Parts: sequence; C-alpha cells; structure tokens
Amino acid sequence: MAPDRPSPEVGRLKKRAEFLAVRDGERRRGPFFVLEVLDRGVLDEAPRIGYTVTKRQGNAVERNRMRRRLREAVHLAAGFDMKPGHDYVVVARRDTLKAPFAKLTQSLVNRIEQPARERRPKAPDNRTK
RNA sequence: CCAGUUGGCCGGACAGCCGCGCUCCGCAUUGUCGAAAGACAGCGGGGGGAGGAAAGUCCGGGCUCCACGGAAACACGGUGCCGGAUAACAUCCGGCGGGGGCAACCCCAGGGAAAGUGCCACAGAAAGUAAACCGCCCCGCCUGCCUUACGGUCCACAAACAGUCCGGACCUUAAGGCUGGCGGGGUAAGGGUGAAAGGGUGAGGUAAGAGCUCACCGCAUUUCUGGCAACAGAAAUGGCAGGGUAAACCCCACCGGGAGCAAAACCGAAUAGGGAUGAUGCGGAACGCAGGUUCCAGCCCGUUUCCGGGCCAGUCAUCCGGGUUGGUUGCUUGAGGCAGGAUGCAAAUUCUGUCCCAGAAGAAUGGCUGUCGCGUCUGCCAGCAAUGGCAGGCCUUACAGAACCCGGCUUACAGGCCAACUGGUAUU
Repeated sequence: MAPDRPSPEVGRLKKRAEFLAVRDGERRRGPFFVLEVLDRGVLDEAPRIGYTVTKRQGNAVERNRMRRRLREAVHLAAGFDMKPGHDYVVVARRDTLKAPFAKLTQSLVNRIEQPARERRPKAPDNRTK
C-alpha cells in the first residue's frame, strides 16, 4: 500500500496567528472533521497544514491519536492534492478516532479536491433584520 | 486442592512497508530565512526515543529570582504516642497503646477535657453543682375485702323456760394483712429513652436501697522494678471524685520568608517608557545674611514596642540602560540505574565494579498490514459437573501521554505471573 511517488512537501502551521488567519477562510464541513482553507495568493510556496483538536474531543491520549492519524493520512495520500500557496486547517471530531483508516483518507482527499465555492460575502449588515 | 493475607513484578509479542523528533561519526563545505541574535538545509552509516501511575498537583526538597539591620512579643499556617531512617517530609522502618479478625494480618488525626469557654439534635424525668416518669420502700388519712378476738342481734339446735358444746348470717370495736386512692418522705437496685445516664461483678447490709461495707477488677495518687523512651509490671494508700466532644474555640511543644522553569540569565530592531547624578526646590518650627544644622511630623524595613537605618513633591539638564516579538541557555550526570559485598530486625547506609538511559515546544516517541497470544460473545461436540476441543464474530484492548528535576502520598487500572505466610480439606 506504499505510494510509488515520493512524499509531498507540506509545511506546518505553528503559530496562533496563522491559525486565526485560516479561520476566516472557506469552511468545508462533513464527517470526521471540518476543513478550513485559505488562499494566501502565493503560488510558489508549498502548501501548509495545521491540526486542531480541542480538549472537548477527549483526553490527551485520544487527542494525540486523532492528530497522528490525520497527519499520516495527509502524508500518505491527501498531501498530493493540496494546492500551493494555500493553508489548510483540519479541525478533528471525535469519530476520527474509530473510523477505518481508508475511509478517513478518502474523506480527506475528497474534501481537499472539492472545488472552491464562491465565498459568501461576509457582511454583517445583511443579517440584521 | 479450596478460601484468604502480605509483599514484589509484568501490563501484548514478532515481522514487513512508510514516517517523526533527538544525537553521534564520516564526506561535502556552500546556500536559504532573518533587522539582529541565531536557526535550517545535502549524501552515507550508527545509537537510543513515555508510565506504573507520565495523572491529581496534596506534602517535602534541589534549583532560580525577589525580599531580608537586630532583639523581644504578637499574629498567621502547619505538625502532634516513642525511638530511628532521611536532603527533607504529612513519607518510610521498628516499637508502644487502643480496636477488628479463628488466624496470617489489618485499621487508628493516637498530646492536653482536675486552665477556661462553648456544644451534646431527636427521644427522655434528667445531658452534668444531677434528677425522680414508672417502679420499690416507709408513714398518715380514706374506701372495700379477709382473718382473729370481745360484745350484740337474728337464724339454726332445743323448745316450757333457761341455755350456747357445735353451726350460719349481720353489726360495733380493736389488732393484723391485702387491694385501690390521696398526701408526705426515702431510694437510684430494676424498667423505659438515648451514641452516651455520674465505675463493673458478686456478697453482706437495709424499710427499700446505695462504695453504705467487703472481695476481685477498673480508676486516681505515691513509691519501687524493667525499658533510651512511649509504656509495662508490682506494692501501698484513697473510697469513686473526674461523661463525651480539641477534623469546636483553646492550652502546650516543635517547625515555617515569598514566588515559581511562563523561574531566571544572555543576545537582541524601531517606538512607549525606566534608572542614576546634578541644579532648582521641599510638611511645620527654631537658629542663621546664606550654604546649612537641630527638633517635631510623614512614609518604608509583615504588625507592635525599643534601638538602628533609609527616603523626601514638582520642574530642568546630562549620562546610563533596554519591556514586548524573536533566538540561545536553563535542559537533563542525577539524593541516577544495574550487579555484587559489608553493617543493620528493618527503613536505610556504605564500598567496589559497570552503564549513560527521551528532551518536545500547535508539543516527536507513530500509521497501516499480516501472524500469534490474551480476553470476550455465539454455535456445535464431549462431559453429571468443573472444563476441554472445533468453527465464526468482536476488541486488537484496562487506566492512561514526559513538559525543570528528584523523594513521597493519593486516585484510576482489562488481564496475568511469582514468593512467603494463615485457616480448612484430602493423602502419606
């Protein structure tokens, strides 16, 4: 099951400010996790990814496991489909822990390949009724 | 073999593929990021990489910075049988005392309640200068009944009267007894209440009772003996006083500065702003032309007192230095592990040899697959049963992830292993 192509080069998000920036980007919901995507508009840089597992999802052992499985899924498969210059943040949910690995990988690939929808204009004036 | 007690240990294994962070060696010796400090990057090879609790952060230390003039008192917090171990402890070891268990063994916040104050719910008469609900006992009065005695009346006997050996009924009086009621007193044995009722058991004693008296036990005081001590034992005396509660206040003895690796040090852009020195100048009063000196105030050194020390608002000038972001150090060689010896009942100490064993920072130590093992469920078969075999399914496992480091405590934990001991049962 080893991929015949070399591992893709994917950077990591490490600072709180970077995570907060991606929160303003597009959100793709679905099973297992929520994917947040932000186009930084820099085409010649490698894509970067960060993982968010909140304390509500379990104790330290379970949180570690969720992060590791997601990281492995990105490393083995999903990383090839990430666009350069984009930042991705995976917000894990509890069922990441028990999901079959193949299903988790497939879900992640699909979510990344999903075409970028038109961003709704984030105007709070429209919401006020 | 069954049941149990104590102590210790393990807590999936192997293989394959792909990864992560740390470090070492060799070869290359340049590039990338950045304001700087600094960090990262190539190829090949090697090494090691979570736990018994890494957890809770409850104690104790190391380490770091801050604070700190002395003495006494006070306040606050903690500890609390004795001896030992230790860097230290609320830990550990060995004893003592009390309680539980047939036993191995386990549990104890275990100083002081005759220094004082407080509290003791409900129930109960009474919760602490004892008291008196029922009961028990004594005395007085009243009522009823019984027995005896004297007397009387009637019946019966007899019959003419007299009479009463014997019998019965009723009445008066007296004495005694019993039942009930009322009043006065004694009592603390018994009942009842309660977590707890002012020593326990037995005998004597008494109207009934009571340490009222006696014996034994307990208790208190004194003395002696053993023990380093906690304490234990014995004797004499006392004659029962002194209920519980100190995780209620309190008293006594001992101990204790504060904050924590996001500590702290160093390197380091801009900007806000800090410190030192000098000048001017200072809350009051006195002296002096003035600089200034003295006294009284004020503030600081945990509080107070005494002694002692320091500081003065504001403005201006000069000089020094660098919060935050980022980076490096701290950061893993340590009260260290393992093996053996010595001392000690033990906790532990000590000697020799040997080993280097995670150092992350949105946080590495993993992901997937296969085989086995373990567990569990279902079905079938064998068996009286315990159980065993086969097939299939599930979970690939409990509790749980280092964050400066040690020593403990506490809490969580699927399943399993070993040793010693105790009580049964069977066999010899």
